[in-house]
Amino acid sequence: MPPTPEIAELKNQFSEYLRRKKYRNTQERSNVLDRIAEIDDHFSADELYLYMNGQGDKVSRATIYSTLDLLTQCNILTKHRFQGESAHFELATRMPHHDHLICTECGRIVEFREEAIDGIRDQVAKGLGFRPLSHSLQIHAVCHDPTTCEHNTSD
Amino acid sequence: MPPTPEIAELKNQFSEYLRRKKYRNTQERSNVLDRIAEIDDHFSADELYLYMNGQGDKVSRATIYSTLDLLTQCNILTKHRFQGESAHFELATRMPHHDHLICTECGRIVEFREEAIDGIRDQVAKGLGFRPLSHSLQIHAVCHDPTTCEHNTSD
DNA sequence: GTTCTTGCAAACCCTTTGCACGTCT
DNA sequence: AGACGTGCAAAGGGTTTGCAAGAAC
Repeated sequence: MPPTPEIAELKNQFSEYLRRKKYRNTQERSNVLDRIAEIDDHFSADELYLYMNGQGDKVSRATIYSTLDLLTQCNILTKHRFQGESAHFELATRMPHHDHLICTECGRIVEFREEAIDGIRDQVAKGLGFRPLSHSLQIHAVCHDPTTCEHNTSD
Repeated sequence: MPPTPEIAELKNQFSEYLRRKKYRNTQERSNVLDRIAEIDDHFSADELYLYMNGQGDKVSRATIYSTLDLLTQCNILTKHRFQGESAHFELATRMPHHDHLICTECGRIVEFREEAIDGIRDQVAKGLGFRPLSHSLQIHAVCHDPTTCEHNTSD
């Protein structure tokens, strides 16, 4: 994977957002975004906390949560909330947007990409007078094939 | 609105599910479904708890949570998780399935119905070897019109 | 210098759990 | 009778908050 050439752009976008909202451009906020750019995956607040403090960055959980919140608000991060799990984040630019199908019997999660959804999202948002940013779709379903679904014991 | 003629059908569906899974058909589980059928709206576990105990039903939070879980598993209820809020439920048959658009600036939530999504859901699920049950789509967007978005102070 | 942010720990909320008692089969 | 479900209160996990110290403006 490329060493994220867009990191500079993301940092601009973030600074710009902070300025616009009259929030301060602190070292901690900058560091958090830097470290996130190094992670090529979903992550939780606590995972980021442990990662940063393992790298020598000293950041508190309070700051992590607060900064993740800002980054989500300005659409640099996307926030996912699966089932009962803690919130997970990823760079909005990280990969083509994907959605999730969850088996209600065994909890298995399958990622998929379906471009048609983007069109519907944009059309719906505009129709309601909004500017679309992103979406999060979860499909709930059960396996057809009992052998691939660990909990399909009955039937 | 009709006095939910489907309640009998839902109760059958629930009993059937309990039998299939070898769970017991208890008075409490039956009561919970009865009271839910009276609510024509989204509700949280605690709202249901307060409602039932206000009506004279004596049900513990533990039972509420456990029964909501069962009802969601057998697809009588749909479970929503908006932003940082507590889980909300509604009868899956309550109304044509609707999804939600959330303004990332002010948090406003708009419900909408878009039939095309159902087709995509079914097609995706089948393509992956699953039997589709339901879906949950959230669109994140910002208001075009500053006057309708309480937090659109800048720009 | 003032205001906002940080860090820490405690508080918080929603949800789950352990255990004794009650209920379904 | 036996196994499972219920109720209570306490524990749990993730997230937020109050306050004092520190950094940005």
